[in-house]
Amino acid sequence: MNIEQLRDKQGLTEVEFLQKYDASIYQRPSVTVDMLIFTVVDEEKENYRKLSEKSLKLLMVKRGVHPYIGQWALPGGFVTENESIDEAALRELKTETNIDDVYMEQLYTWGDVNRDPRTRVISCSYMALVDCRSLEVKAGDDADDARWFNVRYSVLEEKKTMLEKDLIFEKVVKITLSNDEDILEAIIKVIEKYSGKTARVEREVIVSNGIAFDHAEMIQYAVERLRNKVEYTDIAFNLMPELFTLSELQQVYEVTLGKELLSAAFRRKIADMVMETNQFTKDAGHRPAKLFRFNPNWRYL
Amino acid sequence: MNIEQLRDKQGLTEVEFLQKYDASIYQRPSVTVDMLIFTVVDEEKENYRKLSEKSLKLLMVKRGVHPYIGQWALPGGFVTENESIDEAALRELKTETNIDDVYMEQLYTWGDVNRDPRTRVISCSYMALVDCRSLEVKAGDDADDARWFNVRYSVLEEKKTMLEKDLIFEKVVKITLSNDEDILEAIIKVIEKYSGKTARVEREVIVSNGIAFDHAEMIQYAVERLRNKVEYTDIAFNLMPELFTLSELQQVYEVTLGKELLSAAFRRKIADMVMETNQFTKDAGHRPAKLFRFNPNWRYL
DNA sequence: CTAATAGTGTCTTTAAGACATTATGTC
DNA sequence: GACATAATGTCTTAAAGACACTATTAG
Repeated sequence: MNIEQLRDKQGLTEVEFLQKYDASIYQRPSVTVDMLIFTVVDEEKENYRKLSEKSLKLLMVKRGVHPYIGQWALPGGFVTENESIDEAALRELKTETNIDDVYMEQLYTWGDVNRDPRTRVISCSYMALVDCRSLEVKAGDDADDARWFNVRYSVLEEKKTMLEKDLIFEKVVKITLSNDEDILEAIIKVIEKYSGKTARVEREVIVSNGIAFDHAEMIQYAVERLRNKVEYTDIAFNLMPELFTLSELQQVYEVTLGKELLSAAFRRKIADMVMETNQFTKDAGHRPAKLFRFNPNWRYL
Repeated sequence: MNIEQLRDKQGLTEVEFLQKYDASIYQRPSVTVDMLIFTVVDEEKENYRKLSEKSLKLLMVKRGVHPYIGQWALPGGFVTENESIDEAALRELKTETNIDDVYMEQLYTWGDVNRDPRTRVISCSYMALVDCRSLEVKAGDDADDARWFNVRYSVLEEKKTMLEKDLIFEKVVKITLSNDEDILEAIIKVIEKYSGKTARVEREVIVSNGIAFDHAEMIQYAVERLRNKVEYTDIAFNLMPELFTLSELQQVYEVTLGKELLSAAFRRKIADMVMETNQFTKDAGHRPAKLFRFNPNWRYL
């Protein structure tokens, strides 16, 4: 029997059913996207011979309206009727950074009932990685009050509790966002509970100083995802310019992973992911370094 | 200045603003959860001396209403006003399987504009892993028309295309869901496009035979996530009963990963994740095997 | 020569793949 | 003894950690 002719208990075909369907009878939440836009920039050099240090930055927007007026939030906005969630995320990315050639991935959807005091809002978070050299000098002089914040992420405490049937891991994480004008700080307890077969992760915000909504949790989640992915994939190259030295690449790995790496091992690890050029850095105050580019032939070998 | 006293451009405090906020002015999508409930069960023994083979099963529900009437869909439902998305997922899990002590994790949120012909519906997919021995004999004799389907997942084709600036990976995957009564089949092309810095994954449904909505894509995504997680974490133990032999555990790894493993290497890999008991299997028609249980002290060492 | 970074060599450790070998039960 | 699975041993390969060493520039 033809699918188009199947009838339901009311005797309707699919076409007839859809014509009668009243979408308004259910209470619907609002759906938004929130963007975690990361970049890595060079800090001032201490000394003309030294390499400049790099730091991980996250874009935040100062709220000019209630709720959380005056606090900082992730850039984002509503998913409108005629766009997919991905399209909404791309649109937000474009309006904030004015670039669209960007690495982006969906992270997690946040749906606690009271996460927004206005009304029920479900938010889908996305991570984007941009090369700072392709950014216009937007955030900083802009009506929007978007600013880049230095991201520091540190684990304050780790605890493992074994009860009779339960196993509980607690991790207290401190996130510090800073720039010349503001310092925001969040302390989040991440609780993994294993009781019986149940495994569940809960987050508890202990301090969220100047960070709006549940965005501190989103940042915590995103930094962990970023670290995981930098370790196992090639996403770090999205933070690099076309040409780079291996030391610069290593610095980007170090600042995203939050730990120092040994250069011999690092070079072995990324050897197949880069192609050498015949260009070198100049005027460095020390031995020039060969410039490399990403090897697009490498993908998860 | 006290946060409670901050006023916006209309001169309202946060409390005043929230009292006036009209949530109904934006068009809102419906939000649903869709559950990918996996289990592993023993198939018939070929021969009294042989071990029974295991197979991976997924729970599907036959649709009795439009749209896609008569086709099979993932169990799921609307996220209601007073529950978080996680709570909605747990509720669906409980109604389908009647157990709540289950491993569950959020997978991905699907938000294409026309993914549901009724109205704009955004769906958050969750994966749950259940031990078949803790399941009631629900699906099978139940008004709901829920059934377990055998899951087969095979990669039909892999292609890598290098254009000037673009790199495209295409993978064609065939998913076959089968049980005594039905065979459902989906063929999905997964396209990863890397152009410039942009990396984007698209899925194209080539065949979706008897599978409703975009659920074939959800299944494809979930199987890949399941495989990844089985390889690197301990989630496979959620598919095991309290006591098990190492061969049974290996079978569960093999059936979820879709490949055979060498037992020596497998035993080394999982050695720290299990604790031996002093019990053995009996009447096996061959050498008895020691029974093990999960070692809760092991977590991502 | 010195400061500073670039880049290589190699020994060790660890994990995984391949495959052979031994062990132990039922029929 | 035959069958089937259980369990271990060991050789090889590959990746990663540790750390010492050499190379090259500006000043």
